[in-house]
Amino acid sequence: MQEQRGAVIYLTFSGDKFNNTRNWLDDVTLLQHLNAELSINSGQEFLWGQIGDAWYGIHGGSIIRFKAGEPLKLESFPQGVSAQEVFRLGDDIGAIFEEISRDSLVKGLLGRYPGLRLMRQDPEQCLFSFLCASNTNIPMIRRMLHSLCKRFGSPVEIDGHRFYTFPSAGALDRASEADLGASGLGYRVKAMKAAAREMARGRLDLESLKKASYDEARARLLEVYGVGPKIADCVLLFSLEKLEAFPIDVWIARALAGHYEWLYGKKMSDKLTARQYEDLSNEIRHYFGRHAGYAQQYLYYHMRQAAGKRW
DNA sequence: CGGCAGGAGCCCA
DNA sequence: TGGGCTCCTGCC
Repeated sequence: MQEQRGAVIYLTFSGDKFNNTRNWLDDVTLLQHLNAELSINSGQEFLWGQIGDAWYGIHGGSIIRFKAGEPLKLESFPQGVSAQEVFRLGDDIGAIFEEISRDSLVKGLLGRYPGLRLMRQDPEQCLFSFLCASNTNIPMIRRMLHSLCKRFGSPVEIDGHRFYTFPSAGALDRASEADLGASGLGYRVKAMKAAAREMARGRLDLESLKKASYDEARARLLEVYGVGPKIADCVLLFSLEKLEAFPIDVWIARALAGHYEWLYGKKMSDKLTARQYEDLSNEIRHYFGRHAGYAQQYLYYHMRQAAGKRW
């Protein structure tokens, strides 16, 4: 079960406000505000934000709310999404941390960012989100996704605020390429349409991939136009219960180059070839074990913090 | 002010 | 293996 110390629970949140690129909260503000020990990893969850004393997230067809001082209480509109599900309260975090404490670096990061956690995302939303994430940055990804929600999602009124659910695959499939492009997707429109079409027509059933092995589920995702190894690993880790997945983006590549050169090889650059990605991925998953994805989150978060990134 | 690099990558020639 | 793709931000 999730660790608790009195009223304190350790969770992960993306670190910014809804529709507001200014006044980003830092970790300290979050700690005070939620009365919980939190760390931000805005690179896994793009659509969480704070208004007043509550945090709101877009989770597929629901808007979810988490209020300060009520760490275990998560409400969803419409109902159906639980704290247990979203915050991964079923993970044996102590055992997982023990497993991934393979070296002093990761062991140190576990103590340094004690609130950092994986969250469980809606699979379709997760895939669409990371299809928007290629060759861009987090504020831009958020802008695209919020725009898609507003154009193709359904409005939900909560606490006097209007939110929009994440669009269904059907809604995105029915949208014209021009309409999708108006959300700032650029060349990504083609991949979004391709994925939406496969899901809407029942040829790609992400839910069923939860029961498949990591290799099987990954192979299926890679068949989708626009999905490469990095996006596949993100979807597997964040939404399909494959905690051994270890997405390697430029930040993780830098972390591996700087701290695991014996794995990484001195000749590699930030940009990995397909072959290098597969080799590295296999080795690092073997190294950290079946919950390697947790180690990945700590390394990613740390690299971003060290670079002074706030989102 | 303009120009350029870079950002949770991937496809294609 | 290299080039291109959209578009915005930060920096010089």
